[in-house]
Amino acid sequence: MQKYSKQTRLLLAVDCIIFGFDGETLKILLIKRDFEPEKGNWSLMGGFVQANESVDQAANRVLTQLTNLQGVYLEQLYTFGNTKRDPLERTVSVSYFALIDINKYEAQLSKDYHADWFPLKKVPKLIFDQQDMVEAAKKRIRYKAALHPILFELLPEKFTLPQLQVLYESVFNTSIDKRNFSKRVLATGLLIKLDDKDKTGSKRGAFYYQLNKQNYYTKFQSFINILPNPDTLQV
Amino acid sequence: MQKYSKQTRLLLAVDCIIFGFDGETLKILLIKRDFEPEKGNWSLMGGFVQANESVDQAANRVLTQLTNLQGVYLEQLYTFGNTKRDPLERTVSVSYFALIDINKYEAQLSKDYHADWFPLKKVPKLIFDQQDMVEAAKKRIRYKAALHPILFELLPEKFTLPQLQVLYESVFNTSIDKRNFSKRVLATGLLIKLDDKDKTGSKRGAFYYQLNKQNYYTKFQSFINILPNPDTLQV
DNA sequence: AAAATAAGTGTTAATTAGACACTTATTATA
DNA sequence: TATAATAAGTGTCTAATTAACACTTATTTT
Repeated sequence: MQKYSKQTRLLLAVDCIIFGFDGETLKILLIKRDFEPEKGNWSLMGGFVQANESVDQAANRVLTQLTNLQGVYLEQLYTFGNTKRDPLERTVSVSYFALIDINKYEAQLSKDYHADWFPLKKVPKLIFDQQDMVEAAKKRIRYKAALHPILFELLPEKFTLPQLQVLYESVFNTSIDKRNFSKRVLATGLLIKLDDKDKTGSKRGAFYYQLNKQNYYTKFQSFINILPNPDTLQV
Repeated sequence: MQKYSKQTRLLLAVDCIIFGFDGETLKILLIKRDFEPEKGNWSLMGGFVQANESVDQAANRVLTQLTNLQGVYLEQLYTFGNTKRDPLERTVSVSYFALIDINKYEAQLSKDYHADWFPLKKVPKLIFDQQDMVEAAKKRIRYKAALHPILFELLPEKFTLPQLQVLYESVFNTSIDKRNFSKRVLATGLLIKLDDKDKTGSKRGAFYYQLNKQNYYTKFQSFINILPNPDTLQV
């Protein structure tokens, strides 16, 4: 089967940076690695690309393995290819980031995989060059969210404006005027106001909204400005 | 040397989409492939990642091989990993795009490599999934140039505002008011006006400018708006 | 009934962006 | 040597957008 003779074959892996939002902070899902090297240390969920699957399929497989979720937002991030990144054997890794609704993630899975959620500011030491992968993912999510409405992927079907605002404030580590925020968000035409309210956060309750899926998909690739001063952002 | 037993090893390639600007249109550099399969057909410059080099190094090696240029703007684009993309043997390819000053490219090299420049609208049929790579590169260059000053990488050290404007107009396939364009460009603080003029384009001559390298590097990651109506752009 | 709490909403000022046309420097030509 | 031709260079006004800012309302708890 080796038709290009004399060329080096090497291991190809995928690693997933899985983001979730618990209503307060942005977190990533890590597992305790269960094989050598670095067995027992915190790691991204990953795996080797198999002969019969595409790289995208490998990433999806690995993501579904850990989360049991289908149809999740998953985007290729960057390919890390230093020769020494895995000390055991040359392995190139294609990193992906995923945005999931943390409520759909079943806690039981964390027990099976010895997984846990970590706030971005409290990510433990990771194996190999995975710290770099997480940094790249943090940068990418901020960059992309400044221009496109990806953060909705982190929220449940129904969400309130205050929840959305906390999400943006948390991702961009800033505070936003709620009057301007609601004006900007509603001006996108991406939201549909529902009749019921979320009463968990306040006495008065906040109206639920849901995504206008049609507008969401058609406008997804355009530049959408929800953030104030996106130009001052170092991305 | 195979420490992760039972895992599939596969071929990893790099492919470069090399952009150049001849003063009129944006072009890419293609070569005639000199080995099977698809020998003799138009192809991106590429090569296999070797055991002792990183993926980035492989991309740089391949780029330098064809252009004999060092220190060129080279950015990882996307990793293409479908199982059947190379019919001969499973090969995953990490694509990169490069922006070079077309004047620094020596025509002699084109003879050695049977290479040629093609305007983006006249790119011939390419091997494998390289058409997709070129499409992705076109999208990326427009996306990035709408937000960051990468297009200067395509120009010589000294260039005029009319030249710069033609470049922007060509990349974005639009026409821009020259008064507004010069205001926007000069407002970035990226340019230094020189004392001499380019007289080739007109009787009066146009002043040369050069990049303020310091500002260029510090502001490179911020959002910089040179384009009018970037929000209406489908990127 | 009153107090407490977070949700919800509008206006004004400042800034930015977009539309628009004439003058100038220089060379070529009559 | 005067004139015509050509592309470079420049400024203003209007419209649109963005940013700053504070009070009222719905509801629950006490």
